[in-house]
Amino acid sequence: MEIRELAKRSGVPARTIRYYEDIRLMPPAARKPNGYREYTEADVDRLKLVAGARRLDFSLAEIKEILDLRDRQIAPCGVLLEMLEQKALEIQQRINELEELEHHLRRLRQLGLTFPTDDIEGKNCVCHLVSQQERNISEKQLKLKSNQG
Amino acid sequence: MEIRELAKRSGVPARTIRYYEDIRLMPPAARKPNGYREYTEADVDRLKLVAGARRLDFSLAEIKEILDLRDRQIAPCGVLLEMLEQKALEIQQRINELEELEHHLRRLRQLGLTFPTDDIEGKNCVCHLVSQQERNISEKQLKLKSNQG
DNA sequence: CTTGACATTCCAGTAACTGGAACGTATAGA
DNA sequence: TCTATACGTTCCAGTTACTGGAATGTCAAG
Repeated sequence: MEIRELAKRSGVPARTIRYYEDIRLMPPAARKPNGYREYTEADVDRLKLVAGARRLDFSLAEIKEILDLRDRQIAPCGVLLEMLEQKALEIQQRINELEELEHHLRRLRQLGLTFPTDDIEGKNCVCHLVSQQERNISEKQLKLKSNQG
Repeated sequence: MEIRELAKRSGVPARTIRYYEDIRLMPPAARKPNGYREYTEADVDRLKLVAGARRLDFSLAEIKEILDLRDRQIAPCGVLLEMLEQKALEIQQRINELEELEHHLRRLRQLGLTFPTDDIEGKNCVCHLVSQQERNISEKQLKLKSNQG
């Protein structure tokens, strides 16, 4: 099949499939005489696994790990199970961080509402509140960033 | 003061301060005779606002909006209050998505545990579960991505 | 006079694509 | 036969918010 059909069957844009080939997540596709890429059922299987894992927020690096096992004829199921657990924990952690952030945002807004809104860099406006935030929250933000795909 | 002191007082690495200058978030710094950057209290104020807003997960583009108002002598407090609310809503939305994702991960793992872990691409392993995930979750993932700084 | 800690600039890389240009190919209709 | 269109190909560049590293200059102390 050509790239468009693979795209349709996997839900991955043709564009992205080529990109996956560039970064060796997908093997170099066979070519038809006209130069078009040609795919097999095995490619569909592989790409569906990639797409499924992406939906679960796995990075391409993590997915590559799984595929590398498979490519060496080692069943990746055990590793994948561990990764599912690990990822669930990470997500949970991230949720906690975001909840704190949300509370922080709402607290700041509530407080800010009690100030005038025309104070250009006096100490009496919400801008000043934002400027004066403690740095302890920023460490969490650092972790937060590292969790953002 | 030199860049190191500004860094210390704002909590922003010197490296990043230069980057902020590159992208015009900070104005071009005055220079000492030796070519070193020289900063004032106004720079401290400005950078603290930037750092505070970053901790609240505002993008540099959003922060630029605020600063542009300030630079035109318009008090940005009103706009900032709206942004705080908007951002809180976004974070809430994102939390919901992540919660669904977490449930999904745990469900898949539970189910996967009931399968053998040595099935290399049969239909009887967790890999297959991952591959077969429905696409309805992926639309949420798309939104999710757009929310990731 | 050297060592160390600063400062400067510029280039490149990160993650996972996406946009766009410039061009070749296949097919259907006028 | 021409042409429109919908595919396919490649390559370069941009996104976000930095960070790493190299090459080089400056300053104060021992």
